Amino acid sequence: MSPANPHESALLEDLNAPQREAVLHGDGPLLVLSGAGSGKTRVITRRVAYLVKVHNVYPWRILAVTFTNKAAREMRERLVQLLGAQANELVVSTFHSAAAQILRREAEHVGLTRSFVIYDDSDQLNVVKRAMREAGIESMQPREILHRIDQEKNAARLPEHMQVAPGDERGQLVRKVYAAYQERLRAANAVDFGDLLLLLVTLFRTRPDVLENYRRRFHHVLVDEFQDTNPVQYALLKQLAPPPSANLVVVGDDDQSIYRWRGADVDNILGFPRQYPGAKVVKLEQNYRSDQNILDAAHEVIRKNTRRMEKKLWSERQRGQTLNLMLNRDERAEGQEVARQILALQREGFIKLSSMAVFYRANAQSRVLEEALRLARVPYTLVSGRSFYDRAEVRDASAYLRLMVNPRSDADLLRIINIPARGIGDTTVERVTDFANARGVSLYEVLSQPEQIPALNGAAVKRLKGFRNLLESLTAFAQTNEEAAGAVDQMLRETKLVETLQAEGSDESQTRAENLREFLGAAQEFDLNRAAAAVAAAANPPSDVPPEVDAAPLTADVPALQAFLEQISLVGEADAEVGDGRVALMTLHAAKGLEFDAVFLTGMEENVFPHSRAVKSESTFLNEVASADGEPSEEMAEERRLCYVGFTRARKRLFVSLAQCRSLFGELRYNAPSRFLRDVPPALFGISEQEVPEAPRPMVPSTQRRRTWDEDDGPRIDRSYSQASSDMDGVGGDVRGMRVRHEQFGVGRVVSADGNGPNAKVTVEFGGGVGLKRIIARFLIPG
DNA sequence: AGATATTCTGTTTTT
DNA sequence: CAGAATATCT
Repeated sequence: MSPANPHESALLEDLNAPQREAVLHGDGPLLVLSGAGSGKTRVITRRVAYLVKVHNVYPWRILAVTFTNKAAREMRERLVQLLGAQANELVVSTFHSAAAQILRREAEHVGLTRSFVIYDDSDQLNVVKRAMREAGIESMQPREILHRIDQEKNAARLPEHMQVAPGDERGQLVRKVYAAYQERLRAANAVDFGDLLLLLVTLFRTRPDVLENYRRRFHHVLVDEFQDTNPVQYALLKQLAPPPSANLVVVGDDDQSIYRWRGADVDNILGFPRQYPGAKVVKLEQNYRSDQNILDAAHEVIRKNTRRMEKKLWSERQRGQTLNLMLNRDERAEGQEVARQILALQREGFIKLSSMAVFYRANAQSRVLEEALRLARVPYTLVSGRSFYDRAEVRDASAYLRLMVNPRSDADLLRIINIPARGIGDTTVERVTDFANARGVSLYEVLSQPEQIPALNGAAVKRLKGFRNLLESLTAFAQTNEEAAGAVDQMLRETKLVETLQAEGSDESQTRAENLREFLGAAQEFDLNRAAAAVAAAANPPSDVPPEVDAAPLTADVPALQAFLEQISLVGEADAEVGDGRVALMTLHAAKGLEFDAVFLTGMEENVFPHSRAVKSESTFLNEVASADGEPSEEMAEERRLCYVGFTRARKRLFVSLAQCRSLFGELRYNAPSRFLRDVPPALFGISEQEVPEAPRPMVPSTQRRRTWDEDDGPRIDRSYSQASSDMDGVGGDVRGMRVRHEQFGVGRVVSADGNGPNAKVTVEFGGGVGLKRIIARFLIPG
């Protein structure tokens, strides 16, 4: 390769040999196996820049997909740095966004219109429930059915492709609901997340001519975090970049596959060389991120997984400080201690708040941490993705907007038919839906002539007409207005959503009204960004486009309101100003792909992390498979990978924290230290073998055992966390038949008890004509 | 109809 | 414990 091009050396100079090899790779498939912190995103972005600047590949020929919005955003930013304005012509997005954009262009081919809306999880659940009700199915949980429908979609199977054994009645039910569910979505001109991919794959399969248009355009496809692709996504990739020889570059790390529950299949990356024979394989094994102690700890955790691609991560970095183990009394103490350590690190002066992060397994854990940080005046940002758009009032507003674009969306209509309250109650709604179902038309359509609906009184008909008029007016407005903010503003005016909330007068309703104003603000900001992007695109039109290729931006010609709604559905809120002098708080899943000087990994307890579900699956797995060599269940293996991801985010300092007891789901739980802690040699924490925390043993009278996660051997009295003296401390043993006293009801006998601890609900048979009462345990006195 | 109280339930991760 | 579903009251 001659250094004829001045860009070449600049793009390559700070890369190591394998990184360079990946960037320089010519045509054909390439698999980059890259360990944590080995610079994989750098390789992808450099390669894109190299293709454009050195090989003169037109940017509009490049499609780069990632898994999460954050990753896509970051990749785009880096590419803007490398390529400047040219970066705008690239398609850099998540699988779902890219699929949504293509699907919108081709909507007519799949029985949708261009204004289709995207249903999220709770919309999906509502549709499942309605489909079940109509089919008269009550024997299964809607959640379970939805879960199985999602799995089918992840596996690229439509209802007719489902494989159900003849005797599998539940499977039959799922298929039946799935089919009805799909029909409802199509009738509502709506898709769910899974459809975005599945419908596109189906379209490409049935219409090779349509697929051909995209193949002609995208000559280079690059995929980050390939270990997290599920079968539909892989199918889509194979269509766009068919084996054996397409220019498909996939980058990933099997040890960081953490989306199995969403259908991700590690075999995609493990088997890539078989799917694309002749693919070049490059391994990135030098870690540039973490000090050796951190790397060692991470390695000790991950090496227990059996099915891995062998990689030897090494580093030239120093050993660094030891890891810190923080043992706390409970989750509140944990929060305080984290806050204290953060402030201490900041005071030392080497680490800024913006390069510190606190991780946890589940979102619910963030509240206590937030409280502690707030109290200690540590500025923080909650990196939660989409909490804003999940608020009830914002969802209501979005539902109205979606109806403005697509009035057939029954799920949205049902959501807001009586918001704000307009006297359309459950009975009326039921009659309207029954009528619409019988006719097989949308609710909106039925509302044009509500007098035809049987059993409705005059008042109800009138209110329905008023509601329909409101929707008509809004829909008409949406057709003439070209800005998202204009539509939001008009909608808020006509629906009086804000006014109604303000009139309520409570603090909470004020906050909600405020959120709606913020929603308007988000729309205004969206319009501004969009205008700026349009100017930039006009200044840099795709160049040298052959006549048979459509190189327009995928989002061209999408009306503003629709684009805004799509952003809400798929992207959520833009990242809050992370890094702006604030500590970042996030789940372990959200942490993937990021790095920080100091990381606090909290809740390192069995049943918290690893999550109780995985612990449970482990025991059933061991029972069923009787795997004597202790091979971990897939679920547990994934928790382990998650832990690996968490550890390897840290550059210099890794604080691992646990609590001896923690309120979980309203009960005090004593969890053993996480098994992942035991995998880390104590020396890495700078402690001796004896100092490794043991399973806590709360003081328990007599022979009672500690209550663990899933054992339930009947109610017991437990005096172990006794604070007050004479009150019954709570249920922890067999209390049936026990004599108790209540201030008001007098003396009685315990019939049964629910739960344990001081808040258990105890059913007591009182004397003196009082009879059975349900009492909270702490209001009872023994004897 | 609608507001409010009560019971029940299911507790992860995200596009 | 919190959100959903359900019961009860106005």
